[in-house]
Amino acid sequence: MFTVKQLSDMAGVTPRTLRHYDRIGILKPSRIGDNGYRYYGEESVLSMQQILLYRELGLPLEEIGAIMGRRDFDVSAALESHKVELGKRMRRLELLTATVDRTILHLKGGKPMESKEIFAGLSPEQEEKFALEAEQMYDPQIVRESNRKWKAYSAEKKASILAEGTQVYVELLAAMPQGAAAPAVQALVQRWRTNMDHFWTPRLDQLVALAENYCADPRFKANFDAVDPQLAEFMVEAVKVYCMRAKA
Amino acid sequence: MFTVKQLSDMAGVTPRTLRHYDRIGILKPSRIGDNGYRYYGEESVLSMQQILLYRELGLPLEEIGAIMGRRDFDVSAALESHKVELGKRMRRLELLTATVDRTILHLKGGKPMESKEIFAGLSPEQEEKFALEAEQMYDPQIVRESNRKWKAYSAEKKASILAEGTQVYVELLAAMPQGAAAPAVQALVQRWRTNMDHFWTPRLDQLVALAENYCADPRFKANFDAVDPQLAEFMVEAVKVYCMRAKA
DNA sequence: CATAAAACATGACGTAACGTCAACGTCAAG
DNA sequence: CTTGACGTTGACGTTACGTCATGTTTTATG
Repeated sequence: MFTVKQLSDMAGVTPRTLRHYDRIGILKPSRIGDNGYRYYGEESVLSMQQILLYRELGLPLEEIGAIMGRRDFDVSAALESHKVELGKRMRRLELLTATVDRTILHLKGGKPMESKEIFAGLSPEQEEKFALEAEQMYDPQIVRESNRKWKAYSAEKKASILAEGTQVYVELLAAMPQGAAAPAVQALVQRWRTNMDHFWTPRLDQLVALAENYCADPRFKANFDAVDPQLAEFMVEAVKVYCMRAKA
Repeated sequence: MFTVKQLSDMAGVTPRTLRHYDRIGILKPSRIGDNGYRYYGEESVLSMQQILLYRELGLPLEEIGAIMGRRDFDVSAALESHKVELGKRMRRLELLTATVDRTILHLKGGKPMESKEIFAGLSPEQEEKFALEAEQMYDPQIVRESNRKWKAYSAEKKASILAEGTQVYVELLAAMPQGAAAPAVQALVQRWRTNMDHFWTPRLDQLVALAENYCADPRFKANFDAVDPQLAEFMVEAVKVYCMRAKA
């Protein structure tokens, strides 16, 4: 059992913050002593970590309470989704750093910048555009489901799925000169989609969002970049074409 | 000259925000029309960028005003310091991601975590200890060299190298129950090292550091995690054993 | 060219997530 | 047995805007 001071020191917040979280009901003490003192158990420590992670990602406390209050709330699944969100954050900061670099060059008499470019990484941008789709995609439930599915495969099966993945990327690279609409490229997209089925089957409209996320998330983008730096962008183009045709 | 709407759209803020910044004096319009309208020039765009960068880094508007109000304020110098601060931010997020990973393992019945560890990256601590090692590892010269080497390979060669990589990881997973010192595992480390030669040939003492970095860098760790969440840690163990034996 | 929609203006009040007293009870240590 | 650190509950203050309300000016359209 921890006292207010102990937990607040651990988490790097003030006692006032804990009182606030108690008041609004997102972190109730495990026990309240006869003297009125708040006492927190080990499970409160994990809850506090969750709260601070959500807060770090910009969620208002009220929503945090709503999410964590649901009885089907799964800590492990939430942590997985945090990883994804943290990845997004990091690549936003990478974009921002690039913008700062460009501005420095611009001021040193370098090439001109468009007014819009100056705020790349600062303004919410088009990330809000598919924020909803992304949210659905990184829904803890879906993440958990795909993890479950993936873990059920044997080592050999995992190897063949991953190998098929890199195989597709490399063949895609070879087919790049033909353009995104070429039959060979579209066939590769089809192979990619089939391979994706091994851990999640997205709806057609989610497929583009999935590709865009793959190319934005630094963890996945590294795999594309390993093959070729322009591959990620090309991939998104090809998937867009694929979806447009499939819809018709 | 930009109107309120134009500048606010550019910067990704609301007109209200610009009015607020005018009121508190941190961003005055370049000119005010006879109709009372605010008009902003190009220099306002750069000032706005500065304000948003400082805001992103958590400075209160009042301090931002104080800093930018000083007549010896240098935009280029400020941008340089922003880059440093953004770097710190990103390292903090990496630490946070590592904390999330550790918590996931902890919950999956893995090894225990100290209460303090749970908040690593969340509480405003300042541990930049291992930042140095990482910087050495990512020596620009080495990175550039390995990039050059890698790009020289044909598409087929790239594919076979990547396939061999995932193959080793999956076989490593299968061999995990035998322990890090088992002959089968050590043979796999040998295969891994041979495959690594394709883009960089580290000295024996650098090999451990390379493995550790692979397991820390979120971009590479994702590949390990895809196979199994505990694989990364096992890999480091195995490489350590390999190096110790090779030295003797 | 009228008129409607969009954009501009100035108050003025609302809010989220605490910070910061004030006034008072509790507890471990010297 | 006092002292000082820690605990409690109000209650008001702060930051950085959001959100009307109300009225004017500019721009687009039938």
